[in-house]
Amino acid sequence: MTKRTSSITIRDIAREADVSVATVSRYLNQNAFVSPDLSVRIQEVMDQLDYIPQATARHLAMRKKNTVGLLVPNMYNNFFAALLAGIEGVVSKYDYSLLVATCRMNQSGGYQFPLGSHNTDGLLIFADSLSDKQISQLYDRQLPIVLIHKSSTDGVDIPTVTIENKTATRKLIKHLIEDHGRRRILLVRGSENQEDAYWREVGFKEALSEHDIAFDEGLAIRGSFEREIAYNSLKEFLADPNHQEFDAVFTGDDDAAVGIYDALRENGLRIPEEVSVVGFDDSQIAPFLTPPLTTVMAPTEEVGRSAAEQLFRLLDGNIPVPVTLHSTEIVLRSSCGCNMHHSAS
Amino acid sequence: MTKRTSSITIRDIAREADVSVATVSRYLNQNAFVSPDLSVRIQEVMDQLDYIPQATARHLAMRKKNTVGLLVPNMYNNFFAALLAGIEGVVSKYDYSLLVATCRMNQSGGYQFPLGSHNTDGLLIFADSLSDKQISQLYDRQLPIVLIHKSSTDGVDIPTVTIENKTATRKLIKHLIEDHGRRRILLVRGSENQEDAYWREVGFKEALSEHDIAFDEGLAIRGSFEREIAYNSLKEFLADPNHQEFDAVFTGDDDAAVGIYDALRENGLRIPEEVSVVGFDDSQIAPFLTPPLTTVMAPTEEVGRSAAEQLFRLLDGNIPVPVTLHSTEIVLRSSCGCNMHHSAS
DNA sequence: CTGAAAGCGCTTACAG
DNA sequence: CTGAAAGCGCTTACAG
Repeated sequence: MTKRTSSITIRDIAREADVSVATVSRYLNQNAFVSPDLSVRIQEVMDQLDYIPQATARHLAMRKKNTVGLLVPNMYNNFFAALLAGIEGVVSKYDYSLLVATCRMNQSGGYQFPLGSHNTDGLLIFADSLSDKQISQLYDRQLPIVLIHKSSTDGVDIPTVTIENKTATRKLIKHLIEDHGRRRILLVRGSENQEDAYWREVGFKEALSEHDIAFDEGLAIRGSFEREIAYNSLKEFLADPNHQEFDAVFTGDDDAAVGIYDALRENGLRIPEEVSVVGFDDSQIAPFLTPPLTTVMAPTEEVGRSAAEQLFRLLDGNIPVPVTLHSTEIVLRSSCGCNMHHSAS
Repeated sequence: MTKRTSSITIRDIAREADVSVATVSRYLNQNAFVSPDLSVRIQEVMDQLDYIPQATARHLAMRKKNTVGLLVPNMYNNFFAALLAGIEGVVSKYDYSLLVATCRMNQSGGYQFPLGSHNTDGLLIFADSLSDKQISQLYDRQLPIVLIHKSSTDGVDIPTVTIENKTATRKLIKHLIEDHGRRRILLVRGSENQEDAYWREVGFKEALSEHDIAFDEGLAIRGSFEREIAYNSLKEFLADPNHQEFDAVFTGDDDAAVGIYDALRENGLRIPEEVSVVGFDDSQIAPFLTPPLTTVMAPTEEVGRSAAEQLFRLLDGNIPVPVTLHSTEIVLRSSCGCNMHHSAS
């Protein structure tokens, strides 16, 4: 690799402007008074030589990188863009840089994370990018961290920002039961270890028990919040001649809903006449599905924003909010059985 | 801000292991032979002290940041996730870090880009994040750059990776003319300065002229590749009692198509019976629109990947490919009038 | 208000 | 193969 030589340094400026490097530095950072005439001279030389201070040197001298990192399991996720938009906004507001990287769990287990105290001042960790053990390691090393869509484990107290999964799901299922008379609702499970999945399932069960409906393991399949997986699970389920009958399905998330729609349709089950379907996320495609999907809206960009804000509290030495729980709301479209003659919007 | 003190440094390791810092450095980087016994001692001490080398110091010493940047106009764009996924993959393959930032054009005009030679070794610039002038400035300072979905201006030769817009659009329009007998096709324009928009319009016009259809300015409206804008433009167009009749619309991109669908529907125009509609991008929602949208598929992740690869060629001192043009292909669904009885997939 | 000098935590010729 | 020392390009006490 060719070494990039930015050639012109603070020393060049100092020499040409006939001042000390300290003065140039002070002028640059505006953190001490520099007399007007020197200021003018320095600025002129800087313009003339097209000087750009090297961030790296500055960071080393200040023992501070002015950079935060975002770790995600992958970049394909539907709401990744919104999350990043929220984060980037506040990061740039604080004049920090943003490093992003992916990191799947079960890695070698070594210390080599792409992001850490070696290259950032703090980290935003999304869902299950890292194992609890890996998170504790970073935490033990005093790296400021905030968790997104995941809560802190016992012992460590890392601020968390996430969304309300349980109550929203409960409302969604109650809606199915109370307003559409559904009682045999198929649960499409998310991955284990995934906290959103966990709480959605809890909310699901609470709604059932509120209506004295026993939860039936025979009415639960795997979906993993993925379209293909949900599709295959349901096809398999339906292929079993002894499968339980059902009149609704909670797909876990909108992505899975697409697979569920396909499987249902292929088996001649009409939505919502024979089977109501509801999802979670209110992703971009939800309103365009046929029928438009009833789901739960989560303020993803806002989640990104507040996660970043918490991280800056930490960096500023302020006490962060331990748990930020963003509220969600159900959005009724037609897949549950509501307003059947509306068009997509 | 609290200054983070990672406390333990290479000097601590050297002292404890009773070797010189040079040796620790060599062991760390594996760039010179270090005798087995010293290696063992060093490794032990490192494990014991939980040592992590500071990237910043390393970068300063090596005059190389091992970091590349991605500049985008905003993060909301539909295909941003795929682009980023492609880029991140190769960046991490080369053991580099990835900085992302947004940058709207008309900024103060000063030199203060969030990303530049001060904090990266090279830059990926997407579409119109920066003005040509700003790009030349970076180029003049020798910063390795590759442009995505935008080509280099005269004088500077910066590698570009983009997609085939013109031919695909021409095929799409030809399809409308030849297979569906459309001849009065409304053009929904993208923003000026936007290169994709430019070439799509060229392709559009070529297809018309191949069939001896004169391009009619009265049959062109503004869309800007945005749903709202396209919607409003078309509403306005239709509200004009003297507007030209049309039997098809090329929406410029899929996002705009959503607005066009709405406006058409509100005016009682049936798709595709009365008006064929075609888009560009093959975004996630395209197959779910009603009717499913005929459009053009672009390999966005691949674009990200190859842009990053070109940047690394530059960083490695290799000669880059001046222009990488990824091919696109039209995907026929029902909004043009094809296979009307298929379901979305 | 300004400067000389030490220091941030690494790497890398230069000797041996 | 290993070490002493200079240097990367900044910042910041410490004096004056």
